[in-house]
This record gives sequence, C-alpha cells and structure tokens, in this order.
Amino acid sequence: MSDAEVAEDVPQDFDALKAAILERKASLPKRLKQVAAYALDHPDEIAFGTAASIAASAEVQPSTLVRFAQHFGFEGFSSLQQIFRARLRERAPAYEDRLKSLGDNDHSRLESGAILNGFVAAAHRSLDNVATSVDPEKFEAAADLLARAETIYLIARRRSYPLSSYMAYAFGKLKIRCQTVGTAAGIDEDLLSMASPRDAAFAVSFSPYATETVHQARLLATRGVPVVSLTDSAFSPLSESARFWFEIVEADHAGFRSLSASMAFAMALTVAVAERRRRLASQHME
Amino acid sequence: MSDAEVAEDVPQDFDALKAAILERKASLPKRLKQVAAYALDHPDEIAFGTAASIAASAEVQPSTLVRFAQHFGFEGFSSLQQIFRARLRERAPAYEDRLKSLGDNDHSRLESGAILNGFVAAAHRSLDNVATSVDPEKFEAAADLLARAETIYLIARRRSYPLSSYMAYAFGKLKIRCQTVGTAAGIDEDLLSMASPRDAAFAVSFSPYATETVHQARLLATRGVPVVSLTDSAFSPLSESARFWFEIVEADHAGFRSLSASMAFAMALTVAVAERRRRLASQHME
DNA sequence: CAAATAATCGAACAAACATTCCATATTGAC
DNA sequence: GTCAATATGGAATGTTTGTTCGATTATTTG
Repeated sequence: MSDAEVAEDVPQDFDALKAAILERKASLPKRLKQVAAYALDHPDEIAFGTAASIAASAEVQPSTLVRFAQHFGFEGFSSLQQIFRARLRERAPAYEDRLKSLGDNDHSRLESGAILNGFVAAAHRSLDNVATSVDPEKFEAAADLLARAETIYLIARRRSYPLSSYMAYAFGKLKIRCQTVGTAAGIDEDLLSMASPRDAAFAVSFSPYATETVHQARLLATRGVPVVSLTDSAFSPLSESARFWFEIVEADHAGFRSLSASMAFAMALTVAVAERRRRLASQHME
Repeated sequence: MSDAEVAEDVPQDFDALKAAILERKASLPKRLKQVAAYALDHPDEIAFGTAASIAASAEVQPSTLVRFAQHFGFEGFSSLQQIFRARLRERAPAYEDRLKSLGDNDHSRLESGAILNGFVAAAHRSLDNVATSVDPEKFEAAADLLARAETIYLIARRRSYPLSSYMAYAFGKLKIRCQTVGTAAGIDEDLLSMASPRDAAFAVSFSPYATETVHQARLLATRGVPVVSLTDSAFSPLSESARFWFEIVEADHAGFRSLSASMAFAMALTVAVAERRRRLASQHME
C-alpha cells in the first residue's frame, strides 16, 4: 500500500466532529483531551481566535492544536477551524426569528417535543413576570435583613422544597450559615426553638399551602424572628407573618408549573444576601 | 485645532455601524460605496474572511477595505472586523433588546436589583439554549424509556439535588413510582441493589461531578438498568453510562448559575413520561 | 480647458500567522 | 528496571496577513 492517504471519514460538519470527539475522547492523550474539552465547551473561541490565542486559553501549545486537528483527519488547525466557523454561519440566521422558529421547529412534530417547548415558553413568561412584579426596593430590604442574620432558617416543603435545598447548597458554598427546615420529620420543632431575633427565616410556600410551613413561619414571627417569604398569591397565609414577602406566579403548561422563575429569584436573593453581607463585613472593619 | 483626533463616535456594535453606513452611504466615493454594500449584504463574509479574500469577493483592493474602516473611525480593517465577529458571537441578541429596556428601570438603580435582573437574563438565555440544543427525538426516546420502567431511580447530589427532589414530588403526584438516591447516607447501596433491568434511572450531575453519582450510574448501567442522564458538558463521565444523555449549559450571572433551564427541562421530561405512560397503558387495554 | 484635489491602485513591508521539526519527557510493555 | 513507542514543549520556518505609501487615475473647481 502506498503512502497516499485514502480519504478518511473526516468530519464535515460540527455535529459529526462533536460525535467523533466524544467517541474517541477516552483514548485521547492528556493534552489532546484537554483541547477536546475546550473545543466543545468554547466553540466560539475556536471559531474566531487564532491558534496562539486559543492555545493560551486552553493552556496548551499551539502545536498541540495542530496535532489535535490532524488526529481527527484534518490537514491542520485551519481546516478544523472552518468547521467551527461554518457552525456559527449556519446558526446565526436562526436567531433573527427565533421566537417564530420555536413554534414550528422539530420539537412540535413530536408530542414530547411539544411538551418541552411548552415548558420553555412558560418559563420565559414566568421570568418576564419576575422582572416586572418584584419591587427592587423590597428586594434590597429583604436581602439586607437576611444578610444581618446569624443563621438563616429555610422553611419549605413539597413543591417549594427544591428551592430551599438549592439555597442551602449555595449558602453553604458562600459560607453563610443556614438551616433547612422541613426535611426529616420530628426534629423541626427542636431546630426552630433555637432561632432567636438575631436570626432570620426565609419561608416558601405555593398553593396548596403546606400547613406546617405556615405554622412554623407564624411561630417564628411571634418569637421576634424576622421572616421573609415567597408565595404565589397575595392571599397566602404566609404574607401575614412576613416582614417582607414576594409574589411570583409561575406560568403553567398544561396545568403543570415548573420552578424556573422561582429558581432565578432564589438564586438572585442568595447572591444578593452574600454581596450585602460582604459589604457589611467590610464596613465593620473600617 | 490640533491634529490630535478627538475621540469620534466610533460604532461599538453592529447596529450602530449599520446605521452609520446607511447614513453616510450617499456621500461615499464609488469604491467605498461598493464596500459598504458588500458589508451589509455579506456580513458573515466580513466576519470570517481575510482582507484579501473579502477584497476579491467585493472586487476591490485590500487597501480599500482599510480606507473604508478608517472612514468610519476605526484604526484599521481588523478593528472593524471585530464588530462583525461580535455580532455572531452574541448568543442572545433578541434578549439584548429586552434587557436594554430593563436596564433603565427601577432595578438597575439598586445593586440587588441589578443582581435580580442579571439572573433573570441568564435564565432567559439558558432557556433559549434548551430549545435549540435538546434533540426532540432523543427527548422522546428518553421519555419512552423512563415511561416503561417499573421504578424510576433519581440520582443526584449537591447542586443537582433540587432537580431530583422536584421530579420526585411531581412523579409522586402523577402516581409514578420513583426513588430518590443520594439523600441519606448509607442506604443508597441497598436501594440500588434492588434495581433491575425492568427499572430505569435518571442521573443528574453538573461539574464538578459528584463521584458517587457517576459511580452509581455506572453501577446501574453494568447491571443492565437503562440510564438517562443530564449534564452540563459532553465530557461528563455520566454520558458513558447513559443510554440517552442531555447537555444543558446554564448561562451564568457573575459566576453563579441558577437551575432555571434545567428545571424547565426536568419538568418537561416528567410530564412527558407521564403522558407516555398514560398512552402505553391505554394501548395495553385495547 | 487647465489646475487642484481627491480617490484608487498595486507594490513593498513588517508583524503575525499556522505549521514543522527535534530534543525532551512520559507512558506502556516486557 | 529497561527499552521502545508515543506525547509534549518550544524554537525555527516559510507563508500569509493587514497595513502603509508613492504613483496613477478620476473628479471637481475656477
């Protein structure tokens, strides 16, 4: 056999390339795997950058990029880059009328796809709602209140529980003391008995309201513990006990509501509290 | 007046540049008008091509391109080209507009308001991503797989845990048997040992990947239990074990990611499974 | 119609580019 | 542990790049 290369199956579009990378990633040497991960995670950078700039970002040598391209059958880095550019070329016009395309894209042909589309659209609507319905001054004040707490008690159950568990995770990462209430049955009362007015609570409940959440929020409020709450209705019994309360109505799809907008709100509140607390700490030091 | 150039209003984004070109188009010399027309008609070419290749396509000299750029206040052709590249780079132009209108509402005056706006915008972008990146056929197939399971095992930890806890809540309401894994330490192994190929698992893990989740997904896969997984990178070790896997990249605000898009996806999958199961049941009865 | 001004061309240039090559380091087989 | 094979880093290389600049052509002005 001659040295002449028989036309290998060089990936001709981005999807084929992505598939090829994923297929061979396990058997790739260290640096090439590094490039592979970078390429799939930052495709735009590959499309626009120069070999030198991309190499610096991916923390490899430029020559490694060339080797990577050759590993996948390309002549050099430049020809691989064409794939990434073509991807951007083809995808760009889709943004022009994206909302239109959402209506008649592949998804709607399949029942499950229509369901996914429905929830995505509902989440969009819910998010728009958040931006307009949340009073920024109240938000600021709530963040300030929670930031001054020694321990933040997170009260939530059932449908609201994912929110509090995510906030607990984030608060933990941000080194802010918090305590979730509502997980294991029985010990809630003991936990809450430790709460003092120097602490604070964040209670979440959507209708139908979990009676324990309402009860516990009321209990804390009477004991002088400031409560911030999140509900989906101004008539929620939670609003009685709360110093500040927010109303977020999630749009529904076919009667089911996701937590997309509430999640964005919860995360924003969490970060706002952390930011506020950082500022309070620096003021104390001066 | 000195020769020193006072900072002209050099267009900083594509829309501004487009407006400037259209405004001055009439008073442009012949060749420069030629370039202007080509630039607006083939913006992608300008973004990706070299000065030489573009000049050839537009039937002008490369130096004309430089002069064109300088006429509009740019230092050279390269800096003008950046505008055309940025246009393709920007992920969510549709929401840029929406944000611009949000940008000068009450929220932005306050720091916490800006944080909330940021997370809402990030969630919008993430949702767009979901709609385009999830393959509807794969989604349908995954829903079908999970619908046929006797028990659905939900594997998630840390940042992913809120997703599985919400799905568990929803599955419970929909009377679909499921079992969350990863809550209490110790009993996970016992729970998973009961899983059979007639069951199925849904595993979620975002980087940094929890090793237990990866391990447990792999364990189930080797035992013949079909696994569907959700990750934020094609490089996730979870994708190896999964029959079907989905990649959802949450846009971040200031380095923090919310779960808005993943929540919408999780809810859509949950409802799709329920819908699928309802249909399977009615077929059996016929 | 002639002079003056502006626009264009195309060659020349230095900087940046992708690529190659080879010495060194790492990995895997025995 | 030793050796062979592969992978890597980094400098050298020849090419291509964007840009500049003087000569040439077109356009305007008196």
